[in-house]
Amino acid sequence: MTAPSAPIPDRYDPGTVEARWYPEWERRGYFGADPRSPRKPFSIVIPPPNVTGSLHMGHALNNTLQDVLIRMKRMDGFNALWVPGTDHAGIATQVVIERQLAAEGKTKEDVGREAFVERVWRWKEESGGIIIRQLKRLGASCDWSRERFTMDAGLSRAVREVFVRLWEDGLVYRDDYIVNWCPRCQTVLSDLEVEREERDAEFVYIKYGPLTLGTVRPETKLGDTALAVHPGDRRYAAWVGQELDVPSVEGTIRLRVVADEAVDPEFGTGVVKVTPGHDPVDFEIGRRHHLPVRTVIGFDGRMTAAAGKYAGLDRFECRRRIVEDLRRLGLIERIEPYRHAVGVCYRCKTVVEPLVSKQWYVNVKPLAEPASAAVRQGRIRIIPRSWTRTYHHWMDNIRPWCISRQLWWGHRIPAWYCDRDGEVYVSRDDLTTCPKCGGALRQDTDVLDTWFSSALWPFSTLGWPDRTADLETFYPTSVLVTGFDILFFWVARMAMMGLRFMGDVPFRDVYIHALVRDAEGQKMSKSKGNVIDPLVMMDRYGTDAFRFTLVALAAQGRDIRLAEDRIEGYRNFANKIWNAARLVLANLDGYDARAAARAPRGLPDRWIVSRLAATTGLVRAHLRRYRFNDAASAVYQFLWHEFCDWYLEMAKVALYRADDPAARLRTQHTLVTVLETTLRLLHPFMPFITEELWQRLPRGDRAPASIMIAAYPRASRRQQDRDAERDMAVVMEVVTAIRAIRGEMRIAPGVTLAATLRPGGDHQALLARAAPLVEALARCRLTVDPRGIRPPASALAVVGPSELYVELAGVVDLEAERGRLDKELQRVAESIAFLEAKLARPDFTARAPAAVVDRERERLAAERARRDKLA
RNA sequence: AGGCUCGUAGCUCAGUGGGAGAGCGCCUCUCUGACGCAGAGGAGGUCGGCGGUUCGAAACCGCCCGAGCCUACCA
Repeated sequence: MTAPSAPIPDRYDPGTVEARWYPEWERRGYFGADPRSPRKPFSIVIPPPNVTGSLHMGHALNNTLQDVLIRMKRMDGFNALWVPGTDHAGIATQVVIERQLAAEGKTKEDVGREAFVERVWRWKEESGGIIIRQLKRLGASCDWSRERFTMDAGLSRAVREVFVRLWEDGLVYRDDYIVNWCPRCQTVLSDLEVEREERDAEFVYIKYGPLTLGTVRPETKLGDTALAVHPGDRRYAAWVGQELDVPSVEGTIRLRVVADEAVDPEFGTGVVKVTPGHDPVDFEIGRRHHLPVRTVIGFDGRMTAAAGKYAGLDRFECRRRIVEDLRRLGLIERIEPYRHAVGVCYRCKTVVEPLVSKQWYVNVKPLAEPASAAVRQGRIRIIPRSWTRTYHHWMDNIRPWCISRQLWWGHRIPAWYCDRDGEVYVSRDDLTTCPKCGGALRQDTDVLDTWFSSALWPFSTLGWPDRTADLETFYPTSVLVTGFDILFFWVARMAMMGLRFMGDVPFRDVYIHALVRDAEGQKMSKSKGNVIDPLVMMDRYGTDAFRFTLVALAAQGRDIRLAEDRIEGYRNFANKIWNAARLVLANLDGYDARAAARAPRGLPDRWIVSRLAATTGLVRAHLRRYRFNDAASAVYQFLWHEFCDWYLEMAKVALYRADDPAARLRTQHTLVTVLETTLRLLHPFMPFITEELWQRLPRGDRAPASIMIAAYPRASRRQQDRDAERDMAVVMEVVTAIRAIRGEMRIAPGVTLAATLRPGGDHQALLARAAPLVEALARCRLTVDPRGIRPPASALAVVGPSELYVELAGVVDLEAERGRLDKELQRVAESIAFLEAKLARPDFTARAPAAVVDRERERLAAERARRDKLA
């Protein structure tokens, strides 16, 4: 692509630039990685967004951070791979298609399983790629040739392989267990899929024969098979082991009293009714005491035949009826209002019903131990560290993972049942006839939890179970970038599966980023209507500004409150860069890189090169530590407040004066090289504008064709120039002093001031040389004179050992100058008092490090000198 | 109940042991030949409170107050 030669507009227009470059990068294959490359690998797998998803702020932040890392590493010479893909998202996707069917007046049962699944696939092919296009809009430099989907043939094979091996090792099993059942979604939910919600309820105290107990679920009374008390509870010790005849809503029932640690004697009356069929705790108590399970609520949320005259009633309706009936029978002692957390389905918020049913489980305990150890031993680093505690806490208390789901969309469980001999066969290949008796087999109708396939993502996407070159090169991946909300769902399980099946951790670093909230700190949600749409922001301010905002706000361990004016601020930053480049490009006539490199460098040149080297070092150091916000602000600060505010202003002096062609040439050279380097430094954060401007700058013949594949800047020690930084500090201080006088005396910017500088110490040569710079930047005529005396009507400023007099006669009256000097004197006096007091304390001089004491002594001396001059 | 995070300028937030910072907003000035999406200058803070450690604390420790999040089987 040739550099556009059209005149450059004075405002940066992101739209056209972004539309031009992304397809071009993709076309040239810059995103692709080669497993045979000799370069050091650096790999990231994307947290796969749901196929049904549309880009939200969480995605935007997550993928921007990954793109910053991958672009930086790619430029830095690594064999960088970013694997993209999407997740089939079981329930979420199935719901989308069910809604479509509902609109046609059909249910999934009407069309049948096969046709339904086919329809989901069709939908996926047609409209499942929205989020992928949106990621491209964000500039994500993923290797799209490696795009994966969790239900791809390859990944499905990996899922089966893992399932079968875990089965063979006895870690996958079926069990009758109490599960979280959503009566609306008609499926089991894992513990992680159950959310807690505070709800108001009634705490009903019911008489159970001679005992009384409180419950919030009177309807489960019909499923009671025992009463329980704490083993140490003296009040009830006599009853333990006895059988009680308890009058109830349907005659008298007989209940045993058991003693169990799970009962809290302090709560309620200290007596619990035990309903193993409808409560997880009761289920455990039941197992310990061999109590029968009685199921009185069905999968549809209605009372079963076992509920007798209540059969067919909705569970909540039944609750009301039972309370009525109990009251009529005089069995209710009292009712108290009670607020407590109930479990609800994470998708539809229906109250979850604990039910006993046969489900598939993974015994994750043996997998959790190595995964826990990997973090403890530092083979996986979690950043920020504070999350390791949470990780371990969960791992240490991990419970069996229920992996079967009663859905149609997902990886079907590879288990077959023979009705004739009652056997279960788990197999890598589809089975049709029983290997033993030759009878017909039917496959389990359930599918696997979506997170089962996600857990394999880091190696399944690279070709496992085959031993591929990709796996060899890119596993373990370098870093995983994700939000804390899926630390357990996903990160922990990947750690377990990776260690189990690859024998190594799936990633070396886990960077956990914050949640993006609105400006008020509220979680963004559709129902609250406070959602900021990333696509709208990108349209309005440009992708680069949007990305930079996210990065600049991404401080570790803290949620991001996103306010739109912040994005606007970085839009202005993009425009600033654009215009800085325009200035440079407009002044390159006669530029000859080779000749320019030989011209002697002036102070501003040495200074800005030194500052750039320092900035480069900072950005690299911050990125290495995942301090994204610090890295961003380092470039921002340099580019705007050092390069634009100071260097460009100084460059104009050399650029616009015809009397020193060598200086002009040299300045052109510094402008070009510093800007070019800074663009490379900034590219991972703002990929589009940097490419566009970089293409317009003059480059050598051997330069790469794109900034994307140019080298990431390195800080060289040779470029650091302490003398230049120190000298420039003096010049800047003089300029600032004159400007401050102008501002505080309210002298119009257009007035040229007359100033005299009496240099002290070693300032004379420096200031004599820098006088033209000062004159230009501070709009004054400057006389540097070692024997200069302060004119009668003048403002005084002290710069280190030097004195500065700005003549005010005829410009302004001197009243204000007195005030200004008084203020300055007062500040100096306070400073001296502070330092004197500090240095007078023997404990300080004796115990503080010598360097600190010396520094304070120097400060004091400097302040005293300043005071003497001012006085 | 346990765990975690946060409380710094009007707002959003940096700042993990040596005299309080940035961006936005606010005030004054500027139609200076890159940029008004700009430039120059300025006002504004007992760093939530109380103790402690230290020569020295916004930072480290304890308690309290306030905000939020995560985990959890008090029915």
